[in-house]
Amino acid sequence: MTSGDTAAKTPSDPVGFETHDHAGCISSALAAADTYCATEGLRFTPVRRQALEILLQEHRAVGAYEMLDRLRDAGFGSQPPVAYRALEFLVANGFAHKIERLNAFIACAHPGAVHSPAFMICRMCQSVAEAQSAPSRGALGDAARAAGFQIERTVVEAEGICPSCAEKVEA
Amino acid sequence: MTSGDTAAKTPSDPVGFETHDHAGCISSALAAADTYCATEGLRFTPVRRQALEILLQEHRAVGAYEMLDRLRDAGFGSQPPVAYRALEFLVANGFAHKIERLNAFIACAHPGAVHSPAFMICRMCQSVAEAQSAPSRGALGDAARAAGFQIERTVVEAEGICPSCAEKVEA
DNA sequence: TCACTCCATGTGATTTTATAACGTTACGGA
DNA sequence: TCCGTAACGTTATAAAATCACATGGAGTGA
Repeated sequence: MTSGDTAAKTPSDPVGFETHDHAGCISSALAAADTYCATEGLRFTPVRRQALEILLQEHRAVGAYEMLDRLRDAGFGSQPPVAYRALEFLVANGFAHKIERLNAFIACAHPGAVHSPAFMICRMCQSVAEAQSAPSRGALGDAARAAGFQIERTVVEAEGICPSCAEKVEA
Repeated sequence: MTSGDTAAKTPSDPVGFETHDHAGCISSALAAADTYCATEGLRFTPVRRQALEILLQEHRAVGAYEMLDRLRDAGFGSQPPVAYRALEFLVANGFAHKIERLNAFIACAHPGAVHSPAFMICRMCQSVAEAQSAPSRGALGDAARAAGFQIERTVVEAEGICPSCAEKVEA
């Protein structure tokens, strides 16, 4: 039902720090999530689907309470657990990530693939790009092995200036 | 005044994931902070000093409100900004770090040295060890260069099981 | 078909974390 | 010594997250 809005958006928005066919990525990501949930026996309920669609549309980090507003507008419940539960499902199943530094959530850029995400957060425009990290390699992996620490999950977030904001600063 | 308490503690506590002379590290870290602040013209006021001493004594991640309790007990103000301001000072000047994943703060293990910290957080006992990261190297650095993103600061936190908890699990 | 169970949802209430705003104090330079 | 600024203390409020409990609907097995 909200896919009408999506089609109305410009086809190319800033994403990561580049541009792409946004409407297309939304619908394909939703379809992939449908398929994956069906395969895994997960219940991709209306709230969960709507929450993912919102994250995909925004294509930026969205706070839980902003998500709650959007869900309420879409006719769902209006109390915090509604948003937190939907987001928890999306994160647990790899459709979204939490950006700890921002206390906010973003759609996964590589759903399906098992990965350790890393993020680049622009402190001027708040845009967020997702990259891959390799926790077991590098200094952290060395330290963990040396200490006998078993890594299960990593949070890797870089804060700085994105290319387009860097241009503005120089201008 | 609280240094008496410090001396009363056992000299070897778990730290990082090892043991060391804890009372000694507290006093030397405080002395180093004194010196550094004097050199840099920073005001190492009583609340700030007390806050750092608390972090050093605990040698674990301490939440802002727990810090506030401790500061109040020590005779300082009792409202949240008291703790947040002291912690902000410590973080801004490299005496402490914020663990984003825990919304908590920990004394820096390598004060003075310019560094990009990385943390290993045990999800069973909550202990935290500090290591070094090298943001410009590795997958994240590559991605940043490729995207034209200028990294200013990084959050690197690994969650998992520390060696001593791993033993308990197997037992 | 019916009853049962499990999981998801909706809601009210509360807890935890963090910041805004403002007056007062006190340190340090001119 | 005076002045400007930074630090402090307090009240109040905002933002983020969780708890607890009742309701409801999708499957399962009898």
